[in-house]
Amino acid sequence: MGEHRPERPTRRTRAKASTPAADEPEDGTGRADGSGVSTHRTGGARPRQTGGTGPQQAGGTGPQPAGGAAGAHVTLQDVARRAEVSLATASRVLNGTTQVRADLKERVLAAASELAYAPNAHAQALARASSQSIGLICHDVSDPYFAAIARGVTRAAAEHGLLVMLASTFRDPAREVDYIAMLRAQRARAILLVGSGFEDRAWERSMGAELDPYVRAGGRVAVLSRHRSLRVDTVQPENREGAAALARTLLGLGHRDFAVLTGPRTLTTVVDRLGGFRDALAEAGVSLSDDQVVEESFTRDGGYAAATELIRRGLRATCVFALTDVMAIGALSAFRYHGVDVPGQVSLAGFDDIPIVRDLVPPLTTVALPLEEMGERVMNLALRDPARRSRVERIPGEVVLRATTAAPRRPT
Amino acid sequence: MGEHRPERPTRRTRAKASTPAADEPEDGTGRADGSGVSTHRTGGARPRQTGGTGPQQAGGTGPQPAGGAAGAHVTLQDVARRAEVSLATASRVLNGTTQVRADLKERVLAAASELAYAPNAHAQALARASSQSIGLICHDVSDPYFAAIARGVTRAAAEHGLLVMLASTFRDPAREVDYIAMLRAQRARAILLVGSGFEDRAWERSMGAELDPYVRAGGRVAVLSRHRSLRVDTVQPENREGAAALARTLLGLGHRDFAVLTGPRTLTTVVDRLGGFRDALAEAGVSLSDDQVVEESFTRDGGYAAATELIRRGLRATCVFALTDVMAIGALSAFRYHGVDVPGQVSLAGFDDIPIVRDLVPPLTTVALPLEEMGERVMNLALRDPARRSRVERIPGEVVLRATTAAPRRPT
DNA sequence: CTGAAAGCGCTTACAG
DNA sequence: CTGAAAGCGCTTACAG
Repeated sequence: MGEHRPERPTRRTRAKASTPAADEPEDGTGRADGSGVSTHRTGGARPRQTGGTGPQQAGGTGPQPAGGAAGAHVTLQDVARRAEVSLATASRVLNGTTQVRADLKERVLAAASELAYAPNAHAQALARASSQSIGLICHDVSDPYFAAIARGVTRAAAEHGLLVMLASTFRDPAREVDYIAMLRAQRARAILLVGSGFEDRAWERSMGAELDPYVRAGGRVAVLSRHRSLRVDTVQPENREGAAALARTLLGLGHRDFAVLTGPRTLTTVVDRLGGFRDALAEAGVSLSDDQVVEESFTRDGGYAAATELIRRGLRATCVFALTDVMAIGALSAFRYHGVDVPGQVSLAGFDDIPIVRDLVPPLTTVALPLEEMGERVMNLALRDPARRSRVERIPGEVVLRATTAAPRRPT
Repeated sequence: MGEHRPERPTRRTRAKASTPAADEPEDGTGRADGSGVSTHRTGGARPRQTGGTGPQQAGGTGPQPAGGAAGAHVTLQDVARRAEVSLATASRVLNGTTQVRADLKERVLAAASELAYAPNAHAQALARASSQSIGLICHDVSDPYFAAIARGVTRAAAEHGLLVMLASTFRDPAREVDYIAMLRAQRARAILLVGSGFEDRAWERSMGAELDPYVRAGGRVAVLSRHRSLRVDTVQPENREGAAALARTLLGLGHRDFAVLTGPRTLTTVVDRLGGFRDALAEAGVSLSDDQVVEESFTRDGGYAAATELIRRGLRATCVFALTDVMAIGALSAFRYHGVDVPGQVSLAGFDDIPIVRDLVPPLTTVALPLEEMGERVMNLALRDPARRSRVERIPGEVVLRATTAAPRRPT
């Protein structure tokens, strides 16, 4: 310990010239100071320019922290050498694939620990032709809806020893395609597409161009909330039925005049929830006039803006349905800001039942979806035997009446 | 197209025996049905058992979707062959590293597109000795605090073309160590540790055992909200100062009797915020009695439970400080449930300014932190020139007075 | 500008 | 049970 590790030699000569095991630190864990990370570039030590493009060497003449050059990873070869066994044997004990003589096993384990060996996952992925990670693509992790689902996904992934690569598209279709390409390059074991897709031919085609070869090569894809055009394992919340059930409940409360705060109609979820709601109203002979449907972005601010616009147009409805809880949160604040009492003057309902809506004042009426569980399900669906035919798991929504809804003041 | 691709041969013979270029589909994108993903296992086609451990071949005699065997990724070699150039040339045009004759370049590009080639990121990482991903470790993605930070991180990572591998520890120290090991194996370009660390010797040692060799080998680590024991690039919210400023503001409102709702004292953030608050009170000659400090988990439910416990003990304070907004949300609901008016009977303040607190009723007084920006900063810090000495970016918190705080009824 | 070949760090038949 | 060696799919000096 405390020895300089030589500058990483060029690739050609590396294997032969690398530091003999004897120069390695004696113990990767039992360091005297016990303080955790102590390796730190010393103050004034500017890296020496080595010329060319080779790796730089940390210079300096003062007290030198252990390890000098950057990029010098311990390899299996190093471990094998120190344990005085073959590469194959070292690999075997570390993977527990075959029985290995007890003493050799012990030596390998000791060497690995002493050198603080960490296998190179890329090399393993290459040799095994399979990786330990999955990809999760959603619109925005910071949206409580996706955050809850992501929680379920990461939890399920952890149980399988998988790492999740997270991508937020910020609702940009092009970015989604890019991410799929990256995940494909990573040879992710599975790609999870979470959230509404876009109703767009060109986009569907580019998606297919990426996804198609991916599944053909053995990749698994599973989606959540996205049924059109993708014949893959699916977790499908019953948006249409949920919205319809909500409509009937609201009708039952006595409402006849409705307004809807919606997101972009290019999103399948919008189409389904709006359609289900409208159809259920129609069955009761109630129609939804177009100027009572306000379209904004699928965000809290979108909900705020939509509610404000609704007020501007003249709030004729006694009940407002925001297509997502997140929009409903914005709407509730807008109503409050404009002095519109909820549920005194208007009732308000959302969809999703994200955790926070219980803490709103008043607590929000909504259609509850088991978000975290849905996340676990997509993950598990993607990990099923690929030979089995694709499956759609339908998740029913449950109408939860809370305090933002009440009977209308004077039922029409 | 529509041709069977042969079962993937065993590794030994693969290179020579693989399908000649002529058998490849003509175009990866211009598929007739235009429907996106169409590759899908046909209904009744059970995979034939091929015996041994080799890859399975999708059997079936009916109409067969394009692509048969799983695991058959298109390689650079396939592209080179189809373009009738060398491997090296194909690599060069795809990477744009060197000038390549226009016609060859064109052929390579065409071949790559026709075969829907996706480079194997693992092979690239191995050959280049660098990967395209970073690791993000936090306590819980679904917590709005971490969700906001994660948003900043993923956004900044995207700008650098990096993928982020997300891990939630659910506040389990052991899990954190495990994730670092995995990220190290992935040769993540950087590891971001977000959120309070644990005040635990043994844990610090295991962390060091993983992190140490990682940075020694050139890995970058940056942390957010975690100063003890880690001498690495740091984004440090001024918890102590923020809490102190909040205390002074509250004092200025006339409060003299305080209570604090806190998380586990093993978290550094707890120590700092509680300490800063208490010290500022002390400077004003106000002391915080131990039975007015309630410890619970750092969650919404923890806040609810802590507030409830406070009420049970006899709510003597006129002002309650919840160490995080998330706890404050729970506390607010508990107060409401128990008929304690906020701010009429007690004032309540939080810390962090997560987006939702603006929509609470009443809106929460808190110490604002630029969460998303903090996420961007850790990411960028981790990407700096590794030769430069480590840096600590201090993020001041700003006291934001909203409606949960007021002057006490009868100032003592 | 282009190609043959070595090397990245593993795993795993194959042959003792 | 163990080791030598091929192969995974790339990149990149090196030598035309």
